[in-house]
Amino acid sequence: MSEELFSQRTTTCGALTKADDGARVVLNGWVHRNRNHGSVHFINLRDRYGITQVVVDDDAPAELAALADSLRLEYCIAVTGVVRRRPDSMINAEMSTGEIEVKAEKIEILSRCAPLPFQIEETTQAREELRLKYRYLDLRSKGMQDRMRLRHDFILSMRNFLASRDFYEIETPTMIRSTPEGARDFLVPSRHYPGKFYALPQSPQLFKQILMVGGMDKYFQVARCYRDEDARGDRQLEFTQLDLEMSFVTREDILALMEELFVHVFKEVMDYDLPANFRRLTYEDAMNTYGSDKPDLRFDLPLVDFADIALKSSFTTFKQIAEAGGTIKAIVAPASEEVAFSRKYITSLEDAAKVYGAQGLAWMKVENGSLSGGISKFFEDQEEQVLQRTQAGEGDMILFVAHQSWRRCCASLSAVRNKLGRDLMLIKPGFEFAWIIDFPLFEADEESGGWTAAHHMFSMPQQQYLDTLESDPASVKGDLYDLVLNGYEVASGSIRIHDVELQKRIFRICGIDDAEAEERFGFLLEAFRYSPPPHGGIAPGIDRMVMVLAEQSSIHEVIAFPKNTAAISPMDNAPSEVDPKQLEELHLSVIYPPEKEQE
RNA sequence: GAGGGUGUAGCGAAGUUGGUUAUCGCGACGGCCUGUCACGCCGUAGACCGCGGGUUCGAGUCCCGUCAUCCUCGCCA
Repeated sequence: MSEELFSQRTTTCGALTKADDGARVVLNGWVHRNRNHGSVHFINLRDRYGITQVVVDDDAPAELAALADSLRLEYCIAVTGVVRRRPDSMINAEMSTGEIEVKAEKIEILSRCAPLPFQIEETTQAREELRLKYRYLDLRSKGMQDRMRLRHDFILSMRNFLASRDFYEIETPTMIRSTPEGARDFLVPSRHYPGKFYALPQSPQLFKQILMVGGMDKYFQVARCYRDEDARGDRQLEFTQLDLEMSFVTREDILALMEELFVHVFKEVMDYDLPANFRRLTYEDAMNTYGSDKPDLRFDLPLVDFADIALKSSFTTFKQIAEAGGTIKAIVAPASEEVAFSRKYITSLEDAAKVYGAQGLAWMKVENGSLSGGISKFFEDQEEQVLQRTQAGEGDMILFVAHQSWRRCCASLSAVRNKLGRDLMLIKPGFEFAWIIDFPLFEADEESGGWTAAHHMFSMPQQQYLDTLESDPASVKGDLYDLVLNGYEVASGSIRIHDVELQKRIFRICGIDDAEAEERFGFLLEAFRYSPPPHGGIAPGIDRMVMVLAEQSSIHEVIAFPKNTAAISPMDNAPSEVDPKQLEELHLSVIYPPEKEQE
């Protein structure tokens, strides 16, 4: 019935301008608003491109007027009519199409709409649960439409840039051998081979390295990755990365390429000028100065070391921790008009610190040029030194965390730093990128007492540590790099190992003997026997980056069909039970946990 | 595995030290309206206050349990 209408479709609701005055058009869209003034109707017709006002004039046939009256919100309709300029007094400067309107000659209802579970507005008010259940309605909102467009533009811009640099986009399989990299694998049972499973990739890591062996010296892929771990606001169990790998490169080549890429993309997509080179911090400096390996550099507020001063003070709590080799750091909260440093506020900062293991948050203030309150009385003899070290000024507050663990001390104060940044309105608008480099290659595994790869087992140790890998794993730094944006880790990469023997050494340090390495990663080791090129790569997280660009705090806002934090998709109700026949074919039977027994 | 927040009409919220009829805005439905554009005006319907139990003369409000959801720790490059 509507083929004729579709075939003569000439425009979209956002495209009309005064230049179209007099044109006969067909507009397809959804009824966004319907204002009935008795014998004149105004219908705001909406599609992906915008909104156009359709008018049913008082001279319209009764039939058309009645039809207009019967339209309900979100009906999908086709309007045939003539574009006309609005009289000057009726121009709506707020609308991109506000200079024109379409005088309707014919309206066809293409489909009706059931009662809406929530209203479709620029920013949907409904709680997320509902938005996800009726995602198709939520996607009609301007906010979601804008974010989907931003995501598209962002990915397209990256693709175009990389294509212009001779990269091939190559797909790698999503059903692979299980080679857990740290996270839990999602498994897919094999029908043909009872007891065997495919795994969904946590990243295309091994395949992209093998592509390098295959001579595909510049590869990228917009890759879906899967990790069966608990979700967070910036973490989903499936997510999308721009996976990238290059042969014959050093770290500098990768960093330079990424800087060029994002300078290009931010200009093209956001019209935002990034610096040609991003700031660099070593992991150790980032931790020591900001307490985090993903610091938000839109504000400064550095941490300072305090253990040496604490040792000389009369504050036994600090002295004991310092003497035992623990870490004591301080941060200065600058005097602010936003927040009074009340007991209550200090407690809220302390709560933020305690989440990351701090036992408490000590404090003192600078009043009339000297230290007062909190633990200041223990530092009477060190006053000058404290002021000098912290650079605290009049009205500022100095906050301290002491902890046996350097990491926990850093992490706790980082939480305080981030809260201060927000509360004291210190965060500058814009985008602050930074590279975090020189990560440790190994970290102690508390469970086994051995070592585990801090990043993954395929990263190259830095040259100067090659002789001391086994004797001193703790101090080995890798050719590893993270890209940080506004406090989020948005990319991570490394130069890879391409030498079988070196790779085996790393495996051994991580507790994987040669036999197990052969069993699990034999195909990689085999590939490395055939003249592998030196190579390295990186993988920017697309969801997180678009989230930051869209000024959102949850990646749900930039994913068309996200799962919730309980790993459920409220729209299609995944995961679901399956037909027993399916299980039978897959040679599976389900053992339910005792308290959740099914019928 | 753990901690915290939230749950009141279709949606978003208010609801005081426990008190009689649970408010408000939007939406829906009906009516009026010739220029609106978040149109306006008049009217109507719509709530097992997440669910279960308890305390009480009386519970949306207090207690216990439970479910859902969000945030976070652990976990996750």
